[in-house]
Amino acid sequence: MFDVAVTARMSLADRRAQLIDAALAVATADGIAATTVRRVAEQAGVALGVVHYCFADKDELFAALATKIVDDLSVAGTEGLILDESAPDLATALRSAIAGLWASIEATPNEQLLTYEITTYALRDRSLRSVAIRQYEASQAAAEALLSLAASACGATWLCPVADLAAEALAFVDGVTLRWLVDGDAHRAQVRLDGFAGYLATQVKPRRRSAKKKTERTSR
Amino acid sequence: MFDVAVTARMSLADRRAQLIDAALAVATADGIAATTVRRVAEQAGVALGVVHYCFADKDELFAALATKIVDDLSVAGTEGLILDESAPDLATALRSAIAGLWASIEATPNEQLLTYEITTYALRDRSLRSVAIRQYEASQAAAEALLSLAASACGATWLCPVADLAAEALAFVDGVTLRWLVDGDAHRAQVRLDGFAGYLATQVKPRRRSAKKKTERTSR
DNA sequence: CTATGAACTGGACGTTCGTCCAAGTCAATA
DNA sequence: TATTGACTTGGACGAACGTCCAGTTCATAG
Repeated sequence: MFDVAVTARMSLADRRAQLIDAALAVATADGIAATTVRRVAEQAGVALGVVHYCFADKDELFAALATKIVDDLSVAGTEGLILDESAPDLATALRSAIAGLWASIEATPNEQLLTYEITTYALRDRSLRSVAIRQYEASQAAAEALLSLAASACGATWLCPVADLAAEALAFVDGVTLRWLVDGDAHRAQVRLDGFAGYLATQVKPRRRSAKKKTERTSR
Repeated sequence: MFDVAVTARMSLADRRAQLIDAALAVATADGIAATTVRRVAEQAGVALGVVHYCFADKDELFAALATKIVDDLSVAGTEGLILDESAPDLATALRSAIAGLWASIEATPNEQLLTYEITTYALRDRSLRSVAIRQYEASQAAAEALLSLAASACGATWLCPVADLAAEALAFVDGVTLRWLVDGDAHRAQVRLDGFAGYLATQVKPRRRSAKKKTERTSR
């Protein structure tokens, strides 16, 4: 969990990192509202004063926490979105990629909930708005990279800008995840995402450049 | 704003309604975290004790607030989703319906944000989980009703269960709305919703029952 | 008109919050 | 080794919170 020693006396930077990890643990378990300075200190096993020695404000701690979450999300987005290069066609490749994405989502419901909490929290606090924007930009970039890679691996090109498709995919995943958190029906969520992958596969011009005729395959 | 008189001495039921309205006003303006008992009392122009005279707990007030929000949302969903019966085809009808929905969303960003806050709040509080579920059930029912009506008005039938399409539409609208709250780009949100309406229109078997062949139109 | 009880008032209580600080501790430097 | 400064401690502070209650007001039933 911690890549720094939990013993006493550590550098400011290390202590900061530990406190952010502690804040993340508390926020993931019980939500942002329950993430108080005292609980963070308790979780980290340090005195209360240490937190304000490392962070000027609670706001500064929260900003660091939000940044950490966004960074982790960005890493998970670029590492987690694995593309099966040996897939027979684009639809299959997209389906397996989205299935992998969903697996990582389904395994961490509390983290997903925390992400929505951070977003709404940032939207209420003007000084944190940039964090929320960075969150979406990182996800957007990861999604675009995956879609571009998937298409080129199958020798196809997208019919409309990848940015649009990526944004649509992100919105859909966001909505499906939130609903899953409410109703707890993982199977339905999986089916919906799979269906969307099928839809995405229809938004491509396969192989060689042909005439401007529309494509004809629709799934589902 | 208030359909009850703001004068002193009102019945318990009326006072409850007024306090819920006041809580809604505070929560909409400054978020759930800022919605304290004192601010609600101040907003309603009553003494602090009145709130606990009308509600046993703050939890009870919040439960009533959440229920009110869900009910309002349900009403907006069934009244706001107007279908243009004179539309030439299904795609046009769906586009205008979703455009109308978006208009009501764009006009009330704070209310939308509050909806997400209520959802995450309810997900952290087990006793409010049923409220979140009701919220989605109401939206689901409204979306299903619209889709069924739209198809039958155009003499067409959906290729897959309306429940699935409605759920997909809700997830997409949810995701697009949340992203719009972050980046503030209403135009892009509108374009994405319009594109989704086009996609929906491809999920239909037009007019008469034909052979089991797939449909061929794709938009965008 | 009187009495009754629902509606309301103002203030108090204990808790928890974020913030702050004077003093203590220890590793590194001179 | 002596000293300096970064790091830590435990407790204190005021503010805001949810909760509670004894007393007051007032419409209404008898």
